[in-house]
Amino acid sequence: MSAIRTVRDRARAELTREIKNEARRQLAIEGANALSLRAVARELGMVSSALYRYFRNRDELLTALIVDAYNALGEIAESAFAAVADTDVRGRWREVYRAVRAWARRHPHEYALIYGSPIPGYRAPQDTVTPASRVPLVLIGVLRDSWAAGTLRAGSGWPPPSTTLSAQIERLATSVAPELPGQVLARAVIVWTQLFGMLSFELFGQLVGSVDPSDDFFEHAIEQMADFVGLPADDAGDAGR
Amino acid sequence: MSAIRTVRDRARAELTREIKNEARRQLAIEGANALSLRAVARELGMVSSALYRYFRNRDELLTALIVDAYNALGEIAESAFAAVADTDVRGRWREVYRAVRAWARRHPHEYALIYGSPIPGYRAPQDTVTPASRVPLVLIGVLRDSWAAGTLRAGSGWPPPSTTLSAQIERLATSVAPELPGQVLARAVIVWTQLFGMLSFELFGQLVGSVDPSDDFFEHAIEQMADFVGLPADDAGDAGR
DNA sequence: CAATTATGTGAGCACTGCTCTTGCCAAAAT
DNA sequence: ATTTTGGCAAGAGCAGTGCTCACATAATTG
Repeated sequence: MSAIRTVRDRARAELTREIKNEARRQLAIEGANALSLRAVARELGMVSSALYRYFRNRDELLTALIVDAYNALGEIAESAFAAVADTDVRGRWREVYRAVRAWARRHPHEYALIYGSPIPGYRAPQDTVTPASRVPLVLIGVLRDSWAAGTLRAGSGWPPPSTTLSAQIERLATSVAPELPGQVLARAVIVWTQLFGMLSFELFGQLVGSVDPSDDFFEHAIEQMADFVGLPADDAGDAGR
Repeated sequence: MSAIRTVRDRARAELTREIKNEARRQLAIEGANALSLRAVARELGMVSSALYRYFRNRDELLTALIVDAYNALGEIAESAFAAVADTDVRGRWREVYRAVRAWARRHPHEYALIYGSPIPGYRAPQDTVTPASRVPLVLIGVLRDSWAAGTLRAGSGWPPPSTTLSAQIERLATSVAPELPGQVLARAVIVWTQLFGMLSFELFGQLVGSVDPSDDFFEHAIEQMADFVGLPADDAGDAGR
């Protein structure tokens, strides 16, 4: 799109990137709480006040990091999805789950930044909501594939959502997966919250008394949730190999 | 147990309580990040350094608040459990869920303190693990009731956990619910993570694009998870009325 | 070239967690 | 009853923070 025009713009873009990189480095070491604008500036060899030409305040820097983290995780999920044949629905489901967990474990502080407690009084300018939706969209993508292939065991016995929940789900469906039945989408939301609840528990140390290390529990949950949402077993299609 | 002996001990206990109360007040307003020892001291009419006689540092104060929060939430869950007749298994399940959510919504910053990102490098001295287990123990209590009554539809068709997960579940079972089958306990852990994942998403603003407000979604999830873990429907027993 | 605008500088404010010395006064020991 | 001990509050002080502002300097635009 807009090619970088002047020298200044070029320098500005580069410095902005370097600031974020250094901030990310500090974030990865000590966590968001210990991220200090002064330390970032120091490391970059500039005076702290200069940094305010690039980010109006600390929260704005953090918001930028949040958006980047959402996008990094979203990309991870999307490529995991793409790396499995679209005939192997359950395999895709599995690999997306595993990729998300792997990223979270590799970047615990960035994970905490986006799925932990919100930093200020209230978060989420519109900037964050689109990147944040990438992972759930991938999960729904798996469901759509399965639905299109006719392998999704959509629940005829499943209890229907209440009327207001149905309306919410309906609104969600039109923008995301119009063909999927409401019950399926409602279960998808449940599964989505389960995934990140499980990850947060693992990373935040809540599982220490019970299922820690949680590798096997995670694998178990993958299959249970795949069943729960109606995905076919491995043999359906040609998944096994 | 040990009655408070000297006048000093008495004063110390009281001041410790007052410090925690004031800290909790500030926590509730602005969140853990904004909790300042100096502000607490100021509000209590003492000099900031005096506060270090009672808590070695900020983290120790926060840990005390964490323990208190776990206990407050645990108590809430336990009394919700006790308030429903033990014949109405699903009713208990429901009310425990609702009570936990109500507390979380009423004390969002305390919730974030215990279920959000951990504050320092690593959290959780042993002090926190026992209070933290009170809510999951209540949920397991419901399952045990149902099992004892013979109404729990324990999954014969449910996939068995892997061997190492089985071992972990086994160890968990012996200390908590020896009679429950491993599959049930494994699902209980899934459900537990789902509950708090759902609450975190609601409180941290992750549901805004989809099912917000989430009252109906929460109610839906209650029933879905009750089914998932094998609880009987309302009519089993004499629940309806 | 001149005027404007974007960027870097350094001092400074108000705040934080935390430490240390000083003096006080209640509690235990003599 | 008097001395010693030890818990406690006070206040100064250190190093660090986010952020603002007046000022100088460089790049862009008219």
